[in-house]
Amino acid sequence: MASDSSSFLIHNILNRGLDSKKSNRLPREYSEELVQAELLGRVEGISCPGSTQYRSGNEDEDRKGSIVYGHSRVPPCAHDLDTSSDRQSCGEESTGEETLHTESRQNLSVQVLDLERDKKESCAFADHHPKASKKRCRAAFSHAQVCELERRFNLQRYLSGPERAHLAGALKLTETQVKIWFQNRRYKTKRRQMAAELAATSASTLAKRVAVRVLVKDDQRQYGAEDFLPPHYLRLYQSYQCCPYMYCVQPWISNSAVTGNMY
DNA sequence: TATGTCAATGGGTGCA
DNA sequence: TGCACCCATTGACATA
Repeated sequence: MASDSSSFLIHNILNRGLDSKKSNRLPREYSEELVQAELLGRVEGISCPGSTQYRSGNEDEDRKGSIVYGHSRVPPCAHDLDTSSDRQSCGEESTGEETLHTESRQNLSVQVLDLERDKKESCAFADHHPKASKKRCRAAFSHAQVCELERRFNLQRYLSGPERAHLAGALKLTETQVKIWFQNRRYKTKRRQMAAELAATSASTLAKRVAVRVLVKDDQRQYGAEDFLPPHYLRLYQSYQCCPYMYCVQPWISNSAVTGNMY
């Protein structure tokens, strides 16, 4: 069931979204040459003052190989310490284009060396501390890696196998990590979209209620919003007057979901 | 210390 | 049967 981009059959159109789930059958938005050139040009141009903190290598390949990295965080090198500001500067909600740094390949080389070293240290630690292997590891991708992943995600939400492999190689990640990152990213985007829609729906519903309550009183305003909102809404309403519909949003929704940064 | 973020995990599903 | 997907959840980590 190949998804032919030139097909105009309704069946194919309807299945296009479905086919997109199978990355190997994706219509190729990029040729391999383009991907190669793009990655060489961009990834190597990315600098990352705060590089990867550590890498777990905890994925399918490692599981198959019975390698478990069950240690706590590997002490970062000096320039690895500052990661928060880097992540913000990149901004997962950004397009990625404007946030790509133009620094050197040397930084990336250093970063890659750090990655390799950390991975080796992780392996060594796990080998010598079997008891610690039960502890779950969570890798923290570097600023450069996240930026490139974000940039790529903005271009295409699904990667084919070769594309994933190539991106993983360029970013010094495993294919599984790239796959999971895109998976989590799609889910996150969907959650935020749903939350935004819910917020918009709630806001419109509330607006209707407000109109009815205010207008029935003989051309004179008898109630303010505070007068008829339930107490628990009132507290939230007062807290969110800058963005009035936010108090209807579930707590896991971040502000960026409502401010239009939907990715 | 509570809370948010996010990579990773696991269950369920569809497809070839 | 294997793979990739979606989805909910977990657990490590950062931050207020």
